[in-house]
Amino acid sequence: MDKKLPTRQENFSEWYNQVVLRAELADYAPVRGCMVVRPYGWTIWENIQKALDERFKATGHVNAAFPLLIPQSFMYKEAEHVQGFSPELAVVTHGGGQELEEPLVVRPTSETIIGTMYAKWIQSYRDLPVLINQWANVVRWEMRTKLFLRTLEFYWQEGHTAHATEQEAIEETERMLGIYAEFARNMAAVPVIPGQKSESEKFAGAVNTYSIEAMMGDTKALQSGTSHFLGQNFAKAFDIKFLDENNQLQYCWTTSWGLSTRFIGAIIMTHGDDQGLILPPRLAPIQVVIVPIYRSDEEKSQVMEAVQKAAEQLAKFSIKIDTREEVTPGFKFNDWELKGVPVRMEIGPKDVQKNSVAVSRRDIPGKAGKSFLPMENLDQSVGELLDAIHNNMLARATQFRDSHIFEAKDYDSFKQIVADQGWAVGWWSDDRENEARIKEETKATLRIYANEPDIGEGVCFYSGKRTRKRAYFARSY
RNA sequence: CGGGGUGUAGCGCAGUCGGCUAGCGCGCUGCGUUUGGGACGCAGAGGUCGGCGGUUCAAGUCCGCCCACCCCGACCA
Repeated sequence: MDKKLPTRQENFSEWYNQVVLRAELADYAPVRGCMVVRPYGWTIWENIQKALDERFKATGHVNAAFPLLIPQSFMYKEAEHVQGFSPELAVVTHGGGQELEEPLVVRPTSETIIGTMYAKWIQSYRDLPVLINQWANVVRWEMRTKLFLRTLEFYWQEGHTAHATEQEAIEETERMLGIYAEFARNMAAVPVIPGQKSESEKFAGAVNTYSIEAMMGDTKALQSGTSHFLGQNFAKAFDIKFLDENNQLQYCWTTSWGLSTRFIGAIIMTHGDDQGLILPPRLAPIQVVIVPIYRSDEEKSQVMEAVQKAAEQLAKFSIKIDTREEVTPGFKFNDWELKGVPVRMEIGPKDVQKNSVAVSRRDIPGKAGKSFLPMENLDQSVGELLDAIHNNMLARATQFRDSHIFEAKDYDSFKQIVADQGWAVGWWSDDRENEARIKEETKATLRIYANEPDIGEGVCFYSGKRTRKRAYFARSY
């Protein structure tokens, strides 16, 4: 195998595949389109879970688990839902050696089964709101797959809530979108733009879909988390009703929202460089790797003593001491860079003498990112360094994104932008057929409507009509 | 599902006109020397050549069928 990765410039897609495989985040499974998430990748997911879960709990949500198998008929109860999902369902027709009376689908998402249960559990306005989340795997039979970004099976969380009023449900939808955006920025250093999806891009069965959109290193967009206002569509289809204060029978208002292992793909493609991964410090499985440097046995014992002292000080961080004897320090440097560890700490005889350690930050390669920290208060200085890395990664990704978004004045400039410059934003008269035509002609899709404060009025870049709406368009994953 | 590509050791590949014991690099195991940016030497282990069938004295190599995976398109978190 080649020592070097393909560069992002020459082949971004191949760079991505190689990084995922070589950094041991995931591997191809024996079944087409399925992946094995390896321990290093799964630890990132666990850290994502932890960060999101505490945010969900802090906003009143609780976790539960609903079954993997859903009666096929459930999928048909909501007209749009079945239309959207039926092409990608995996269906179980046999069980225990016998053909089933009714086939079961492997959940592609859980609105239908959770709706069925909510109908059973909700009687009164006193039962509301119901705020349940589940961490689960789902299956969608996709044509074309790519590790983390689109696999037949993936892992996610799906929140499902039921409310007494429309307003409350809309607020919930927006609250969770906000949590995703905050999480993306503050934990993953991934700057995202939250906004509303167009009619043709929304979730099958939703009234409105919102998403957080992130720009990848090749300027393509990635929908990185979604939040749906479902109105009363599922309440009506599944008979989720309650008696209000006036003894009137009413349908609930429901929402659902999800973020998946796809987000790991967002982290990879937002931050990575030609050396490999660059992991955001707050989600990295290993925040600091310590590489001891020595020649003789005497040096080794001195160095290892200092390594232990440093490790004790850094107990509150996730650290790894690379004690491998069979590879050289130089090899280790490259290895941990590929794996994206935010801080590398070298401790050698010179450092022991000076009572300090040498640190290199992954976000700034080479000499520029190297410095020496005294042993005293090492925990504090490393903490500050990790924060500085996070801030730099976020700033850099934001700067990259903002310098690749351009105003589309007319269709010619639009085509130019989405072909090779990045995202286009512009006045948009919101015509479904025009949107389809643009997708056909340029491969760019309407990502979200712009969510700007004072929008005013302008001329649609495509139709020339006057409009109050603005929208982002981009090629996407 | 359409187009393209690839299946030979764990990984990446070579294998000429069908011919003798199927090779190379990386990785792996053991020993020794090394170690502050991808170390080196010596000795080893490791193969139903994707599968099935056919042609032939002889098939990794030729023919047919099948399977799998990857890449590019139509669908999608």
